[in-house]
Amino acid sequence: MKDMTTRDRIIAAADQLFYRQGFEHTSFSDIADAVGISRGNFYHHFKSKDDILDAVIDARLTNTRKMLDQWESNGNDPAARICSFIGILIVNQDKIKRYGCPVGTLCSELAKLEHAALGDANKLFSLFRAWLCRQFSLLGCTDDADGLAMHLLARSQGVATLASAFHDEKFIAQEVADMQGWLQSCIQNAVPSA
Amino acid sequence: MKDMTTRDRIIAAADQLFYRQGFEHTSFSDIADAVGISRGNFYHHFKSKDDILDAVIDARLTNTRKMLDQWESNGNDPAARICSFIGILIVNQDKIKRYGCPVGTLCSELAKLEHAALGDANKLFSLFRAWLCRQFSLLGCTDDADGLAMHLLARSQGVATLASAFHDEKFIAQEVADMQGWLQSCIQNAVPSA
DNA sequence: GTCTATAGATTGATAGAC
DNA sequence: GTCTATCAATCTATAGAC
Repeated sequence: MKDMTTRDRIIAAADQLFYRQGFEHTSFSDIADAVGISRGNFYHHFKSKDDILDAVIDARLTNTRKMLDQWESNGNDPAARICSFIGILIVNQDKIKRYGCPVGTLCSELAKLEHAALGDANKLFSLFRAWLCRQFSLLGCTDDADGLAMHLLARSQGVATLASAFHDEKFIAQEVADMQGWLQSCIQNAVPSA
Repeated sequence: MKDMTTRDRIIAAADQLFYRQGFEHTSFSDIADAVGISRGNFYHHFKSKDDILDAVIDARLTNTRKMLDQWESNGNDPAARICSFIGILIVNQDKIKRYGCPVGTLCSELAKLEHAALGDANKLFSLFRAWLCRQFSLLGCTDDADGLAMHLLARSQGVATLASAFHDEKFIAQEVADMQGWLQSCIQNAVPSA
């Protein structure tokens, strides 16, 4: 954090604040206070608030790609990779219970604002969708890999939303277990790869 | 609309605007313009913006109870009632594709604002949860009726979120069919009531 | 009950000194 | 590259005439 450029520190702070407080509810003062710079200094790095949002979305896209690549290189079992995706709900459950899913809540907010960056934000969903689709294909679920990807994406979104509303740890654990069971049934229904 | 009191017209207009634009993004001017009154007149009916939100949430709670009661009196088959719930995703799909679920998006926004009305907004979820739980119990799924209710609630939330992101009508139809199939499997696993 | 006028605070954004 | 000072717009909310 200390050896980052001011620009990167602004992006990192805005990323967190947009997630926790929402985009519109976060003011330049909030970000400036978090970074420790003056409001005026801001416009040397970004020419508008929308510019910061674009940079935050770009950073999230990059980080998400990095995470997915890492899951992919961690092993050759597509089922285990999909389990890594499902596992985010457990790993990040404290934040999810407080602020929901960073992707889903951002896209929902930008849709209501009719914000120009909505299309870019939705790419975060597309990233997960395409990645999951590929994993299901590798698993042998070739006829409806995209449908399975969308199904799993939807379920994780729903769990995140209700986890935020009810703060129920057992509910998360139960749904995660159910999704893993569903994944096993997918494998059994899949066309054998050889 | 014309024979409503000004107070009720404010609530109705705020309800729609909060759904479409979000609570914070909706200003008094927006509501005043929609109703056709001046901003100043506002404070004769509500003493603050938070007061309007409270009234909107109360109205939504009342309307939701009315809807659930109607579903309950429309027939004695709990499975058909649950199908009515699932069917909202089809009936309201145009609005859902644009603005997401009115319950989920409001709760997500209020959570990020750390708004005092979040607890009341979450009661909307609790209303559906308790109603679904009762239907699953009547269906004979007595051991985990609440778990099934939460599961279905989560799935419908996830579908709404992704429907808003991808605007995919076929996806909604597919997930709805899948939920109906899941409901049938619940019935078969249920303990016979006699 | 509805209006106009306005206060007081905050917002996003700009200009210019250092 | 960072700062202070400031602008113009918008917001919630209030006061008071009609």
